[in-house]
Amino acid sequence: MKKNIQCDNNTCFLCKGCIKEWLPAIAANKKNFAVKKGQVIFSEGDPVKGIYFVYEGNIKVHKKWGADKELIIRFANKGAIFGHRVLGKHATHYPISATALEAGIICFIDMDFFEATLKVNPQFTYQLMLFFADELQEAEHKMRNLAHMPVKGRVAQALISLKEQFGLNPDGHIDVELTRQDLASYAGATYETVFRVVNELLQEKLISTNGKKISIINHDKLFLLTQDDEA
Amino acid sequence: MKKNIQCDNNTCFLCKGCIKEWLPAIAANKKNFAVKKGQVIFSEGDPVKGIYFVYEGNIKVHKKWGADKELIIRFANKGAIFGHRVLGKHATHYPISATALEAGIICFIDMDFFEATLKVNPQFTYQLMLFFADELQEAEHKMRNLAHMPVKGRVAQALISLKEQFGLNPDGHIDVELTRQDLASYAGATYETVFRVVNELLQEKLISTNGKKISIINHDKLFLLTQDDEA
DNA sequence: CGTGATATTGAGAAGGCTCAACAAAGGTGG
DNA sequence: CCACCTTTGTTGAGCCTTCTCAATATCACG
Repeated sequence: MKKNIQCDNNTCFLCKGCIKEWLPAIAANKKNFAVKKGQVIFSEGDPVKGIYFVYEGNIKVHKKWGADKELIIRFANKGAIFGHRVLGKHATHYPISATALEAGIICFIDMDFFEATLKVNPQFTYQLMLFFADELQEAEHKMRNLAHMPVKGRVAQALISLKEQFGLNPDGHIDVELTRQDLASYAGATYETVFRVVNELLQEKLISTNGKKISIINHDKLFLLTQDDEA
Repeated sequence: MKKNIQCDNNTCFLCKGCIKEWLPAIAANKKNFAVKKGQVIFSEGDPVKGIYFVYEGNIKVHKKWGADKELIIRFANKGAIFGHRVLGKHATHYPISATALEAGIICFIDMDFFEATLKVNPQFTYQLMLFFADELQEAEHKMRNLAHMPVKGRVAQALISLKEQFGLNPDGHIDVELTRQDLASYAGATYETVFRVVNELLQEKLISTNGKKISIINHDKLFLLTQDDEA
C-alpha cells in the first residue's frame, strides 16, 4: 500500500466542491497513485472503473485515429477531473485515453462511490454540471476552429490556451513541457506542419523558444491569428 | 399573449426530468413561442436571457466563422434542450446561434427560474449533468473526426447521425428536410464538396435521394467510411 | 415568363499531408 | 569517454484533398 498522500482541499475539484461532512468519506474511498512520465492511465475502450483527479502533474486526454494519429482533447493539470465523460448514460467504456505527460500523482474514485457522492451532495453535482457546460462550450468552439480555422490560427490558439491553463514560469515561458508531437496533436495537425508554422511565428517575432519551452512575445498579434477577418 | 400550448411531459427534457411538485411552477413560468422557418431564436453574442426547449419542430445550433461560413454543432428536435451552454460560470452571452429549420414551437424558461429549478430539483440537475456528459463525449468525437477524418467519412457520419436523431419517414427517407448548405455546414465542408461526395455515395449505391430527402441504402458500407482503417 | 435561389460542373489554386533524407541530440553499454 | 543506436529535430519535394471561383443549368414561384 502506497503512502496515502492527502489531497489539497483548496485545489482539487472533488474536495473543493464537496460538503465538509462528506470529506472523510472521500478520504476513505479514494486511492492515490503515482504515475510516471508517459504512463497510460486508461485507454480508449477500457471498461469504466471510476473517475480521476490530478493531484500533481499533467495529464493529456486524447483520442486516437488510425494507428499513428491522435487528437489531444484537453490537458488536465493540478486539481482537475478527468475520465468524467463516462458519466453519460450508456458509457461503459472510456471513449478517450489518458496519459501522464510527466511524473505526478493522481487520485482515483470508484464509480459507485462517486455516484453516491453526487447523490449526497447536490451542490457538487451542480458544480460538475457547470463545469461540463464550460467544457462543452470550449469543445464546440474547438470544433468550429478545426473545421474552419487554418493551421496557423489553430497553433496560435493552442499556445494561447496552454498559456492560460499552465501560466508562465519565472523566465516567462509557458509552464509546461510538451513535445512538438503533442503540440501538433493538440492543434490537430501534423508534426511537420506545426514545425513549419512555429518557425513562421518565430520569424514574425510573435513567440520565442528555448528548447522545448515556448513563450509568447506578442500576444495581441498571436490572438489576431485566431480571429476571422470579417465578423 | 399567445395561446399557452402545454408541453408534453413525456417528451420534454425539462418536464420529464422534473419532480411532480415543481411542474406547476414550470407551467407558470415558461413561455411558449411559435417560430417560423428560418427564424433566428438567438444569435452569437446576444446577452443570455434563459434556456430553451423544443416542443415542435427542429432547431439548428450553429457557430459562425467569418462572413459566410458556419459549423452546425447539433440539431435540437422535439423535447430537446438548447441554449444550455450558457450555464457555464462566465457565460453572459450566447456562444452560438439557434435558428429554426422549420415552423415549430419552442418553450422559453427565464434563467433565474431555471436556476431555481436546479436548486429545488437535484435529480434534474443530475439528469442535466448526464446529458452534458453525453454531449461532451459526442462533441469530442466530432472534434477528432473534423481533425482527421476525410470529408467523405464526415458526410457519412453526418447522414448516420441524422438518421439516428430524426428517424425515417414511411417511405424510408431520413425524416428531416435539410438544405445541402446545412448538410455541408454540419459535416464541416463546403457546399460543392459535399455535393460531389453525395454524388459519389449515390454512384456507389450507399444512399439514394428524392429531392432534398435522403435515404440510406447500405448502412454497413456507409458506416465503414466513418471508421479508420487500422485501429 | 422573368427573377432570384438553388443545383451542377469544371478548372485552378492552395493548404496541408506524406514520404524521405539527413542532422542533431540524448542515452547506453562497453 | 567513446562508439553506437534510438529518438527527435529539420528540411525539401511532390501529391492529394479540399476550397475557391466562375460559368451555366434548373427550379420555385409570383
